[in-house]
Amino acid sequence: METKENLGRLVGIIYRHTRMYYNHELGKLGLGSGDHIFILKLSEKEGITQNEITGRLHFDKAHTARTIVKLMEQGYVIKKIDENDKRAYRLFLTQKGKEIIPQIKKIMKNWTETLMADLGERDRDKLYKMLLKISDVAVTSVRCCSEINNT
Amino acid sequence: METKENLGRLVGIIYRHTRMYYNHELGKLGLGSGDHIFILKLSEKEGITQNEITGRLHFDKAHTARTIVKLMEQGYVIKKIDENDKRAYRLFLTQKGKEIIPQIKKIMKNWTETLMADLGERDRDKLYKMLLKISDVAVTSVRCCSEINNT
DNA sequence: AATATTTAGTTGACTTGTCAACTAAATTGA
DNA sequence: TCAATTTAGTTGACAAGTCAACTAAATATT
Repeated sequence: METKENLGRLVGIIYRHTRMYYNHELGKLGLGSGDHIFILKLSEKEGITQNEITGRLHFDKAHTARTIVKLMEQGYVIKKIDENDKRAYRLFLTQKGKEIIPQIKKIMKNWTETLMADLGERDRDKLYKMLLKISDVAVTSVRCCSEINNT
Repeated sequence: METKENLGRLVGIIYRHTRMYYNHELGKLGLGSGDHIFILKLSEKEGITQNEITGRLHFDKAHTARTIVKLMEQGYVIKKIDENDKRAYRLFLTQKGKEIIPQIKKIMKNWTETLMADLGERDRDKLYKMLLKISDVAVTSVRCCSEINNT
């Protein structure tokens, strides 16, 4: 019945509570609820540009700019001008940045484990795949004009 | 591999793009991306209090307060003091509020259909049930002290 | 080479949402 | 019955995030 109307509502609830959790846990490291993703992405690909990280994480570039400033002020990240393209910055983790990765991973794992505690291995996998597909659709649907089908 | 670490990231992407979509579509009605849920809940249960709607939608009460003010200013909602408990307000949809429900439902359905276009009936159901379970865990985990298991 | 367009990043204004501190009414308990 | 506690709602301050307008460098066009 309601089944079809409510995906957004459930996603909203999960999102907001996830944010609360991360705020609480990452706050101990001086980080906000959205910052860990940047650090993690940076650890996967050192020297990535702001533009590229923006694209990969599907944020707005303004948000990336501000987050990076914050992470620099806190000593987690440094920026180097790309000598081949002087508009761009290459981003790197500092030592301090590298050191908190295990803690970040632990926090993330903890939360994911909590959320999926009731689900079997097979279901988790299924869920992940479905969400991946859906997030993909979400991104492309919004990007491509947001004229989605005015039935 | 990454599978286990990333639920929050995917939910974030879906959430944010859902918000963009709703902003775009509901904007035409003068509503913001989170307002429709309140109107919908009000239509399900006229005379609900702010407190109750806060609990059911899993928002912070401050957010509810401000959203209701906004919806009143726009003429979608009215408040009446509960004569039996003069701290509380009973909330009602105005005629104008009732009239936009079909449009709201259409927008919601449209988005959900878009997101789940690739999924079969069985998968949709499965997904919905899993998200319901997870949102439940999220709510209770955060509420209950946010001490979740410091392994 | 000079101009026009595109791209990377920044900044200001705004929305959504939470938290903490508050007011006033209601309920509990002595 | 009067004080203490709880409950419903409001308000201020802040974090996360988007959008639109901007700057400056790079690329494409003439």
